[in-house]
Amino acid sequence: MGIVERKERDRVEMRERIIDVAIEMFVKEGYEKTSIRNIAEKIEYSPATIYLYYKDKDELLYDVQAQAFEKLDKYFRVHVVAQDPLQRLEQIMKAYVRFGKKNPELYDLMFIIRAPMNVVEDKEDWRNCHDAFGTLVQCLTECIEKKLVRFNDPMVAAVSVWSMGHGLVSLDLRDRLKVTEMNEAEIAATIEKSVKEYFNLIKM
Amino acid sequence: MGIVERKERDRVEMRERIIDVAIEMFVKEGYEKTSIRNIAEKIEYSPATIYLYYKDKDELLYDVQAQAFEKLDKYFRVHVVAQDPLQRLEQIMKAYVRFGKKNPELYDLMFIIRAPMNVVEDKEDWRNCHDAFGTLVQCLTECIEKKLVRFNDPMVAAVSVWSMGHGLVSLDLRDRLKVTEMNEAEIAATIEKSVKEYFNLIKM
DNA sequence: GGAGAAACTAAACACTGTTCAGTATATTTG
DNA sequence: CAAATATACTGAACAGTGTTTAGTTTCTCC
Repeated sequence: MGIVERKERDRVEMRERIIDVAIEMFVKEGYEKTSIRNIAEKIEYSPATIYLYYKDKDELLYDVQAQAFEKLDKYFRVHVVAQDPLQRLEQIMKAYVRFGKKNPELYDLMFIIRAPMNVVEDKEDWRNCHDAFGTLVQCLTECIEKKLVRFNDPMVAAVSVWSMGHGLVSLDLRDRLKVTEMNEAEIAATIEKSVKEYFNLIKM
Repeated sequence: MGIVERKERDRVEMRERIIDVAIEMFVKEGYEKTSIRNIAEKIEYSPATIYLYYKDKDELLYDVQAQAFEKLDKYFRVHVVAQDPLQRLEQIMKAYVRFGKKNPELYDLMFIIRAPMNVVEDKEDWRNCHDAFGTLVQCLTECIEKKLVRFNDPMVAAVSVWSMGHGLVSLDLRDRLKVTEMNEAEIAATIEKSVKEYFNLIKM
């Protein structure tokens, strides 16, 4: 008798329905502006029902984050293909910045929003982020071994590269680069130039 | 008769009392967790009274931001003193990162929180930020003129330097560097190293 | 002292995340 | 098949949020 199995399937299905609507609304309106009530309305259930499948809004965020990291991962798999580690590093940086520009609300969830500490740290959800960072460290380790970059320590190098990318994306996303009195197009151009310049700086 | 003058003084005084409590609570608890009701309670007035002096919570944030930028400015005036533009640049970067580490909640208000677009952009409040960025551009212009750095365009240089600093501070503040599996002390050390390494990269 | 202006507030509105008691449905047991 | 139990779901409430409005109190001026 597959009743318990079917119930388990139903449960997973319901969680999927909830998370699909959640990601849709988070992307469209942002995390803060999306309420449990709005999500409940869209899936045509009472708000209380959401709490039978997700402990709280933070847990929802965690699951959405996981999917967002998967999306970034896919984006990397498409755009980071070079054999040469130096070329690969350049592709990583460019892909990262473009992902942020293309998916501002997802980027927000992943890297800007206060990490929901209700859910135990070290959860599966952060596996993706951990993997992505690991890939960066590995790429830079190779670059350092082959003396292709002006770095000694892969960890310092990885944190530096990530910080440069994140700094550019997040200052832009939060409209802080507007103080430069550049228009949108100029800002976008300056960001691209900054990535290229940084790359020129770090390569031997 | 100085009645209207006294009333004006009272008004300014009240605004100060409000903003003083606001900044205190924003720093202690953060912007989101500080409610108008909490502020009202602390100054022993009704919540509605706040709205006679400030249009909304965003306007409060704007005034607090202004004070935060002044604080950063003071921090710069103490720690950025070198004559040599290259040395000055290094002092700017180090001061910026340390300010962020020392004043996480203020840094949050200034550079991470979504800019309150209710209040007209280009307000006085952003003057400070604009000035700080201008100083950075000027410093880098000097460095480029004297061929002390490996940059051509002061604007690209300024955005790059700022992005590196902001990237390091904001990834740390939002606990994203924890995926590196470093402990707090190691993270702090890596950030300092990253600043130094970046400085080594950009100088001729 | 009384009219008018200014300062202040209680209460309400429309939201939010979350919990809980109670109802409806589905499954298992006698 | 009917009764008992387990599961799924929801209405209503709790405690909070930013903000508005109508009404009261206090102050200023003639």
